[in-house]
Amino acid sequence: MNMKLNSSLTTLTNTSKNPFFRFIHYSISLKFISNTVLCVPHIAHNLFDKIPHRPTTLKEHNQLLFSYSRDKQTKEALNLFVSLLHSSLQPDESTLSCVFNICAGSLDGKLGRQVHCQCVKFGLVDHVSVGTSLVDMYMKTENVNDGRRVFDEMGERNVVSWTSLLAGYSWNGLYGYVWELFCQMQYEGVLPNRYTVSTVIAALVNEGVVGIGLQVHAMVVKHGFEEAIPVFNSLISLYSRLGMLRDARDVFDKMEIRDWVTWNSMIAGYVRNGQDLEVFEIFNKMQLAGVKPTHMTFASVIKSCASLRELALVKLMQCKALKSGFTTDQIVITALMVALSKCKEMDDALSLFSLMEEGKNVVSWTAMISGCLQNGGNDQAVNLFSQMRREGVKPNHFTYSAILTVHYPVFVSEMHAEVIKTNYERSSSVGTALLDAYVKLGNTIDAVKVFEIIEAKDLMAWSAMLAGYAQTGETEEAAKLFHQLIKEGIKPNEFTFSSVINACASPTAAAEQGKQFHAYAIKMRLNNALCVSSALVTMYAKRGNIDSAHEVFKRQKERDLVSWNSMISGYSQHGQAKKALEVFDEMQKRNMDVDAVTFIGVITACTHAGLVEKGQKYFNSMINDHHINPTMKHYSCMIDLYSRAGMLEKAMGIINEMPFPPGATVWRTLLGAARVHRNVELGELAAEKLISLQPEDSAAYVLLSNMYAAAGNWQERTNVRKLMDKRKVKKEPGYSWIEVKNKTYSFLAGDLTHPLSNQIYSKLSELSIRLKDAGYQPDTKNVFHDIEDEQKETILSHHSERLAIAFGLIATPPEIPIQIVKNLRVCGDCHNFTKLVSLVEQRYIVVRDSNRFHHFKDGLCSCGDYW
DNA sequence: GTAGGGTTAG
Repeated sequence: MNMKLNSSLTTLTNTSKNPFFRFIHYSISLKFISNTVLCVPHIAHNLFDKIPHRPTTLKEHNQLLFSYSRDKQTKEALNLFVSLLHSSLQPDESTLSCVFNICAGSLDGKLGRQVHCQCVKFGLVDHVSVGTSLVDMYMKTENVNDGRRVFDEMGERNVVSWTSLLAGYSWNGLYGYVWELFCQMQYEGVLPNRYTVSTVIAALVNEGVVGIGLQVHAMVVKHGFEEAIPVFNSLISLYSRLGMLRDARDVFDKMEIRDWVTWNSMIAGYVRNGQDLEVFEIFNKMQLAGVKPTHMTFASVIKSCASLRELALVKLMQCKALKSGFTTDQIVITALMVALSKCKEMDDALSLFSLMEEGKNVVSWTAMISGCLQNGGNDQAVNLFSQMRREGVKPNHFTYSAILTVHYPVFVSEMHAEVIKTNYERSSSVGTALLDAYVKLGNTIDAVKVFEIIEAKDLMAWSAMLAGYAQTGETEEAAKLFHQLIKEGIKPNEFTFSSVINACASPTAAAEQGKQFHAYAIKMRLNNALCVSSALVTMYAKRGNIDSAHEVFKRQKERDLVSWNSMISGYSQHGQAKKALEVFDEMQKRNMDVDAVTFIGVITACTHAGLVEKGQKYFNSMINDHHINPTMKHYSCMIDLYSRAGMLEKAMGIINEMPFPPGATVWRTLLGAARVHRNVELGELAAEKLISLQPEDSAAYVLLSNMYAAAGNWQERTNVRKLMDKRKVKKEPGYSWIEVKNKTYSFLAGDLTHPLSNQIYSKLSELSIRLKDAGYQPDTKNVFHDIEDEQKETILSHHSERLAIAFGLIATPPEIPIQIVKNLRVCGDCHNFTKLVSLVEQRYIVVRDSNRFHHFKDGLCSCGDYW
């Protein structure tokens, strides 16, 4: 025994009349007893003297042990046991199983193992009840392998032993073993009892297994556990968890006797599945049946009122809960706070929170913080978060995952550090929130690092990472990740598919990729889920395949606002204004709600088609008929609408009338239009504003310099270029991509790196002769260098999109449309060139530039030369 | 009773 302890014990013995009594009861922890008392007989004896009615026979010992165990007086029970070990009495199987039960209850594995070692000499561990208690003890203290070994070595096993083993695996989250062992048990001829069945069902509930749940139900019927209310209660939970509410209700209806757990389970089932009307039905029936609602009943029902966003109902339930005496109940008050926050009644929620009498715990703090976050009060949430910690309440994984939806860069880094310190980094929910924060901050590298650290990645974590890749357009990475999650046995849901399909909408993605995920979604019967079909419409539209987008839209069995918006935006991007507006009309005919996004689609459709008056009409109608406040994006659309039509004064007028200062997009739009319409004065103004807002954005300098060049003002152009050099701003080079046989090829202007370069350039020379015969005149206005026209022509003829088109003509058969993606806007001369190529080569060519789609066919473009 | 991921816009 350790010297230090020995001397402190000696000191205590000398200074106090009842040293061990005080020592044991006031200072030492359970662990301490386990390490010392068992080994020190005289300590135990002295302690034993303090027990009020000293038992003498084994039976009396056992009875006292049992009552200590029942009242969870662990220390007292262990002391009694130690004294028994040092008396002349021999413990029997009841003593030992009771002691192991006590160790299991204390959750102290070290202690349990020590007691086990002490008891081996009594030779009773083979006894079925002792063995069973031992299994339970090892399982509860996370020593799964030891528990299993004891079980395997037991000579005789009964239903209780088997149930302990099953419950042990379930306790340790190893649900997969539970069903297997349950089958093995029956194979060995042991019939389950109601506890076994409850345990198995609880495990299935946790694992979410559908098929097996039905088998268990069949068995319940077969073995007739009719009188076992807990079995039925857990069946109700099982079916609710699996979304099989009708089956849950069947069980509920067939029960002759129901306890309050039954009613609460049924209510919780309806709440979980969003069937709020049924919640109230059961709640009323519960009261009619004379069963008093508990605090959990109120909490569930209030949650239901919250999801209905019915403030009146929330208040009604609040009154009812108060009348039933739950005026200060923490759980009920927390549920009320959440409900009020959901109904946007933040003042009421906050005042309930500040008045919480029973003290605020981590749940109520987190509920209030989330309430602020959902109502846009990020700063308020951050303040509450620090206040919570000042008051000594430690955040849990709920709190961290909630607060991490605040995406202030410095705050996110601070939280990341804190999450590492508190060991929540590996938690799936916290990790997911953190990785999403990095994604939203545009930092994919850290997002990936966080993702890799998450220990047990659940579906949400995978989906968040997929969404991250979708945002950065990393289609290949997204596809790889998707296949990896399948390989790990995770079953994707509709959200997983919407993320990965969204990643396939990136302009550089292989066209086949999106189709493959579409096929996969059909196979998994998830293609009709709203978010999947909307993602498909957008993906096909962005990939240039507007017909497939419409096909998906047409086949949708149900549509929501997003579905309609996706189709309108799709048509609008393709310049098919008429169709976009038809979809909008159809939407209104069906009395669908419209929103701010709908009008962005509608107005841009008008912009691309030059329908200025119509655009203005829709803008007015949005404000006056639909009471939607225009955002910056709407104003940008309107400025685009007017300035593309050359009505720059009108555009300027809108800028002056805007209720908030115009942002960079507004000035960029105006600058582009000023360049096209050669309005140097307005261009200078717009460029100046744009450069002051975004000094690092190359587009502003390039547009301004091109504008000076177009006006022949080479001096000013040189000045702008010099300014760019000084500020180290680089012009984004123009790239074009083309996909041939599932491989993407990219071209720079004047590119010579392609293996077929020679053939590409000779194709271009051949085309240039044929096009000139067809009346093509190079438009050298589009070359912004102070050089001779002949040189300008050469520069034009080697723009990246032309190289890509030439390669497309060489490398693909004539019936295949050529699809090109360009990162900048296509220039006027290349637009003419492409029109004529589509005529002389009889090819369908689709070009997606940074702004919209151009469909070239028979010498014409879908944009009507208006872009 | 509290939490994280997803679909529409430019």
